Formats: sequence, structure tokens, C-alpha cells
Amino acid sequence: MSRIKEIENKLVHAKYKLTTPRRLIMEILLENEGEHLTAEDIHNRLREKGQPVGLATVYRTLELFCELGILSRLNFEDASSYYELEEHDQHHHHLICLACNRIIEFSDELLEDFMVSIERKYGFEVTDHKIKYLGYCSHCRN
Amino acid sequence: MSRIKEIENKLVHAKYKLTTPRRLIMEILLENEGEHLTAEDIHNRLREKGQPVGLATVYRTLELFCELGILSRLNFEDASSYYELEEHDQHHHHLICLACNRIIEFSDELLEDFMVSIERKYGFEVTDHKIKYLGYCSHCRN
DNA sequence: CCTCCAAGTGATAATGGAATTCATTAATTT
DNA sequence: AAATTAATGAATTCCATTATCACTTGGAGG
Repeated sequence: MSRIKEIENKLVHAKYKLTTPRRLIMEILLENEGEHLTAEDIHNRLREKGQPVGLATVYRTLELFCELGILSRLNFEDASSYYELEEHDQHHHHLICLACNRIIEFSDELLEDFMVSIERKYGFEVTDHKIKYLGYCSHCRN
Repeated sequence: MSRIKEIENKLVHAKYKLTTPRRLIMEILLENEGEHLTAEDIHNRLREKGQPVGLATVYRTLELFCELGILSRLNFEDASSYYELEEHDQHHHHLICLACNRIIEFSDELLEDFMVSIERKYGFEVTDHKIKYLGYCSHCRN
């Protein structure tokens, strides 16, 4: 099943309509897979392609896609949010260069070996790390 | 050496003055150690104490304290930044409850055992995690 | 194919956190 | 004490995001 059909199904299955703006945004995301885009990026690229979509709609659609698990929202150290397609079972994390802000992705298959191997594998000198575990605390588990 | 003296030294050593606003902000931070405060929180508490400090100064001071390693700036999933005192060698991370937003802190002594032990230790059901390593990429290492 | 209407859209205004400006004040140097 | 420099704070600006609300549209049911 094509990627776009798959996403389409998720939408329809959740009782949302497949509208033109949503399809256009989806296309931009697929065309730029692997990049980290802001809402504004997407809005601009659509305008450049001669298929403008209102900024409010872009934000609403990105939020919806996050809820449906189509997208991940990423917060780095700056003010804006970045979005990327959620590749199933390809959970990955980020190396962030403090000097140039380059972002390098890495998988989490070998959590215990990370600290040691990252430097070698990516030539990245780790000086700090931030880990957030998300889930449900003892008060909220059903 | 008292905590406040220690911080004072860091300031003076870096050629900054220990001014009244800076001291007041420091006091608020020490009084609320362990909490995660926003710039606005600090600004409000100072006003309530009858020792108001301009919001701009609060922001500038927090930024300065971060540079000097006195504070850490934390970005959770919402829009604002939170600040907490940096306790030397007590590097820790955060468990964030998706239901109530409670934040539980945990140390990183046993990185490899985390995933397994967290659930037991904190009664926290982990459903996702975000790891960011900060440092210098191959292009930027001197 | 047509009608209807909830769902969706988009221009614009509003919001809110953070950064900046700039005139004023405090501290330090000569 | 004059001059230079650092720091402050009220007000303004910036910028990402959200809310508002009149208008449009997709698609289910006739």
C-alpha cells in the first residue's frame, strides 16, 4: 500500500475528511521526508508551489497528524517546533551540535552502548545529554 | 562555603557584579530549589515579596546564570522555558506524565538499566522516550 | 445528480513568552 | 569629582502559535 494511501486511511478511519489542504500538506511532508520542517516552512513551500494553504490550517493539520501518529513534533533548543514523518518502528533520537546546530539522527537499538559508541560512529563529541521518558505516573495508571 | 557565596564567586570570577536584582533572583532560586520556575514565576514572586525586578532583568539574569553553569534551562512540551539550579555532579533527567504533566526526576547513574528499572522504582509506565545528546559534530571539533 | 450541513478553511486579530531598545541609574576608574 | 562603563527597567517589538468567525466544501442521503 502506498505511503499516501496509508496516511489517507488513518485519516478516514478516524472520521476526518481527506480535504485538498490536508492532501497538499501530506505531499510536502512526503517530498521532504527526513527533513525537520516547521509549520512556516510547509506554509512557504506550498505558496511557492502555487498551492497556498492558510497558516492556521497548516498548524491545525500538523496537530491533527500528530494526534493520529502520522507525525512527530520535535522541540530543539530554539523557539519553534519541527515536524517529521513517523516511520513505524524506526524510533530515533538526535545529536545536536552546539556549534553549528547540525542535527544527526541515531537509532536506539543499543541504548547501553550509546555513550561509548556514538563518538566513534558519528565523530560526535558528546558533552551533555537530555533524556525524557514519557508515560504515565503512578497516580495516573488507570 | 555557603551556596550563595559559591554562586557569588562564579559571578565575580567571570567579571560580573553581584547587584541587588541578581542577588534577589538568586535568593528566589535558592528558596525554591527543586522546583521548575519560569521567568514569569520569578518575576511574580519578587513582586509579591515587595522586591520587584524588571522582567527584562529577570530574563537577562537567567540567561547569564545559564552561561555560568549556575542554572539549567529546561524545555518541556509546552511553550515556556523552566529553570532549575544546577547541582554539581547531580545530573538528572525527567519523567513526564502524559496525563497530569507531573514531572519526576531521576538520576542517570545506570543508563543501561533505566528502561527496566524505572517502571519499578517510580511506578511509572514508560510509553515513549526522547534522548538528546549535545556536543560537537565532526565538522566542529576544533 | 442535487441538497444540505457539519466539517473544514483562511484572513485576520489576539495571545503570550522572550528579546530588544533606550533613557536612566549605579558602580568603577582616572 | 568627572568620566567611563555596566546594569537596570519600562515600554516596545518580535515571532510562533492560537482563537475568531464568516465563508466554503466534501460527501452522505435523498
